[in-house]
Amino acid sequence: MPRGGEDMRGRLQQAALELFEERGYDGTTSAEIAARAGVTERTFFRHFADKREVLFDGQAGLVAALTAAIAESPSGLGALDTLLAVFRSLTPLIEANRPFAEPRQHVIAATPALQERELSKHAALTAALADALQARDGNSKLAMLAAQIGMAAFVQATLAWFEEPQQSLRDHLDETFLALRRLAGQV
Amino acid sequence: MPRGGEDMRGRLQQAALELFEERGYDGTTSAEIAARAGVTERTFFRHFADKREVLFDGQAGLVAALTAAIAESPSGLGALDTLLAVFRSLTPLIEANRPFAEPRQHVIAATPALQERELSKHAALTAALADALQARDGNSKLAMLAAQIGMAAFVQATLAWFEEPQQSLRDHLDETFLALRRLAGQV
DNA sequence: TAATTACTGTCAGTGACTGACACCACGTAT
DNA sequence: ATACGTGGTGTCAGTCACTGACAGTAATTA
Repeated sequence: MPRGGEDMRGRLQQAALELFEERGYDGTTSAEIAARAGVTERTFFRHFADKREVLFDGQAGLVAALTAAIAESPSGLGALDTLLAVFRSLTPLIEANRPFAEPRQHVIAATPALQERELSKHAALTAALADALQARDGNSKLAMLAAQIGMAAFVQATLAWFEEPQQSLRDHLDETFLALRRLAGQV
Repeated sequence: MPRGGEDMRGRLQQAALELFEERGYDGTTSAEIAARAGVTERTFFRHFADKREVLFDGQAGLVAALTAAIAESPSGLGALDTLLAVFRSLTPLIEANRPFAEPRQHVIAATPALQERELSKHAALTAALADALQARDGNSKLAMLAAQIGMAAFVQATLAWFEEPQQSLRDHLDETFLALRRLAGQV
């Protein structure tokens, strides 16, 4: 059962984010993060596989939600339409998470090591999407290609939304997918 | 001028690849790599920023060749057509490099840390392609999107070529780009 | 009350990576 | 020919990320 120290992971994440904003990622030791959360370094590494991972932990839920949405979506649509619909359905969740996501994004943008990890997480999510698509459509390579393209558009839309929050993430998504269609359609 | 120990970088890369194949990436220390190349660990880190980087060093030339090819390509074509043409023009170079690239790919496939670095390199290449495209076309976001899609197709084609070398890389590229057009065109 | 479970602390150790300094081979200027 | 600058290297000490092993402790359960 959860220990007296409630929500240790959350506390460590919060401590890490604060310190990264104050001193930068490289200027912060894992021991300092642990200390701010009131535990020892060893405990930090019991909760996170490595120092980078402390900023990448909400992903599991997102992956599950997305793949479930794909599995439940009507199978008549094309792969990209399916992805767009699924991404659109997730926008409320993502927009609600903005207060945490925005400072986090700043830290990542300033830290190459964290950018690497983010790419890795995106790749994992892409693979999960491809699996979900393939479970419906069949063709594995086509599913992977669709997932990669869809993720590229999704990420770009999210970045645009970070820069222009006055426009909804949904609108950014629609715009980006439209651009995508024009690009590949012009052939 | 270059030291008596000729082509130190190359020797270190060769030593690293051999050791990674024998004992795996995690089972190999940077000191061991240096020792096999006949130098000390410190020298290793003077040539490569970190242990991972030893397997990612031919990239600079590839990036330069690709961006130059984009700059020289006729501006009448669409972004994706340009990318396909440029990738096609690079196939001889890539196919000639297969003897080194294949074992390297095996090692990467077996090592998450190296996969992360590879994603990072792909992202850098994508950004360079986007810059080159944007220098011709203008629109920055559109160029980035096109570069990402093109890279996704290129990587997928390369992986397919690793698995089925009897078919030329050029053919794999054509196939993958065709699939790409079908995917996005079906909208 | 005893035993189990889930965490946490402590400690020692490995390995990646860095800064500082000395050395040495070579090319160049005088 | 001698003095000098330069670039690549060895040595050493040190920091920090991360791990394995063992002990302690609180809440849960038998």
